[in-house]
Order: sequence, then C-alpha cells, then structure tokens
Amino acid sequence: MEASVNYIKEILLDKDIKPSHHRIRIFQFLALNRYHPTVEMIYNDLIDEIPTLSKTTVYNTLNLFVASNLVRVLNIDEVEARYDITTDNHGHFRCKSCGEIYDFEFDSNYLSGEELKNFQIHEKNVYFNGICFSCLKI
Amino acid sequence: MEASVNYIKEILLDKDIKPSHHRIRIFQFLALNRYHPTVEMIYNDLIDEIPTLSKTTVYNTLNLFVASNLVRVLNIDEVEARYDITTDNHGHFRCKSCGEIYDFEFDSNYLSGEELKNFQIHEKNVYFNGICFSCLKI
DNA sequence: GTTCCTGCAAAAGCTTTGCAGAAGA
DNA sequence: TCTTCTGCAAAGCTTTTGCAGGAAC
Repeated sequence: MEASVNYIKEILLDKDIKPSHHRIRIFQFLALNRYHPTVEMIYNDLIDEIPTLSKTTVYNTLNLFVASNLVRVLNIDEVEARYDITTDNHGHFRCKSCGEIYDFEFDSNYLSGEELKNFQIHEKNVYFNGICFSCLKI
Repeated sequence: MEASVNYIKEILLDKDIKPSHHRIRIFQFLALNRYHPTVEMIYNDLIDEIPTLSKTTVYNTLNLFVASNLVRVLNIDEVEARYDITTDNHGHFRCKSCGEIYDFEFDSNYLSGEELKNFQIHEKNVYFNGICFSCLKI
C-alpha cells in the first residue's frame, strides 16, 4: 500500500477529513505497520516523533477513521481493540499463547447464510483462535 | 436442546464443575434463552427467582463455563460481552440499527487459509454486521 | 470440619466526555 | 477572526479481585 503523505492526504480529503499532521501520521503508521496495533502501541510508537501526542487524539482519530470506513476495529482481543487499515476480506487468527495476530485469506463468497438473504451486510469479520505454529514448536 | 436439571447436572459434572443451584440455573437460562444475552440481561432475568444473586456470581459462573468450553463469548458487541451455549459452527449477525443478534449457518470447511496450515485452530468466529430486514422495512 | 461457592465493595483497565487552549486557514 | 483540532483531567462502564461469610457434604 502506498503510504506517501500526499497520497494519504488525498484519501483523507476524499472522506472530508482534514489532513492534520497527527491524522496523517496515524494513518501512515497503520498503513506501514500492519500488525493490528492497539491504541497503546500506536501511542507508544508515535510519541517519540510527536512528543505532544495524547492518547485522546489517537482515540479520536481512530474513531474518525472507523466512522469513515478507512480503518477497521478488530474485537479479536477481549481486552483492547485492535486496528487495521481496511482491505479486502481476510480473516484474523489470534494465538492464545503468544497473543500474536495473523492474517489469512478466505473466499467470503462462501460465507453467507440463507437466513440473511434480505439483510444488508456491511462487514464480515472472521476471527479464529488457537495456537500458532511458532508456539506449537516450543 | 434438553435443559432439564438432571441433564445439566451431568453436563457440569462431566466437566468437573460442581452443580450448584446458581450454576444450574445460569446454564439452564442460556440453554433456554438463545438470544445471546449479556451479563446484565442474565442477572436481571434471574434476580427475581434468585433474590440473592450477584453479578459477580454471574461473571464467575460464565467464566467457568467458558473455560470448560460449555459456553462461548461473543465479542460482536463492542461494549459488552454476549454469551451463547456452545454449538456447531454458526455465524452471528448484529444489526447496527436495533442491536439484535441473529444466528446464521455456514459451512466452516470453506473457511481455512493456507497460511494457517500448521496452526492448531480452536475456535472459528464469524461476525457480520449491517442492517436487518426488520429495520430495512421501516 | 473442611472445602469452595457466593456476594459486597473496591479496584482495575479501556474508552469517552467536557472543556479550555492551541493551531491553522 | 473563526473554526476545529488537540490534550489534560475526570468520568463512565464493564469486568476482575480481595476477602469474609455461608452453604454443602
């Protein structure tokens, strides 16, 4: 994914979001760090570069992005929310042992129930959990 | 699903859970009320019958059931956890308008990624959201 | 008598809100 | 100048924890 400042500005403006410095950096961070970070992680990684950054701004900004469908919230971790740039359908696997979250691809066309045939479906989330290969080897 | 007291006792004993009155009633409630209730809902519905019931006990009991794989936590609601008796794979749809959660069936065999081939998968959760038919009609 | 279940109160942790000051156009 | 973005502090909520009393066998 391209993550240049100018490209990100366009994306934000396209959603009527003013491309402030903080917002651009948070978006860029998510685009470049696809490990489904928590608010805490984003904050800790950006605070060196933006010393005045507050967690409130991280929360506000992420909520703004989520409302505009630029970013998705993952509720795969029962404690903290995790954030991911919106992309095509992929599932998330969370290792119960190390906590790491892995992406995997699936064909979402097979995922539809007769029961939902008259429903308007906005989002499909697929969360697995178990033990990852690295932890199994230990 | 059978929900007689004796049957529930067997299920609990099978998992080495002492079948106390509270535990039996909470399990029975989940078996008979498959609307994915929150802790609050379970507590409010049982407090009339068990006046001394505390939310702590509801939390403790549900955590016990989840640990024994008798009950599943749904993180489909971003605010509160919802609980469902463990059954075969089915997905959950949450209406963004009315909040109602609907079950739907899917074939979980289509849901597997090459990326996870050496992983041990314990649970597969499928959460959709959007607008349900009832709300679309309004 | 011993185990452990139960429940009150307090604590913990994530997220939101109120509001004032700062930044930007 | 006027809008709105930002950040501190406090509040809100769900869930967990500590601990003492009580039930069950």
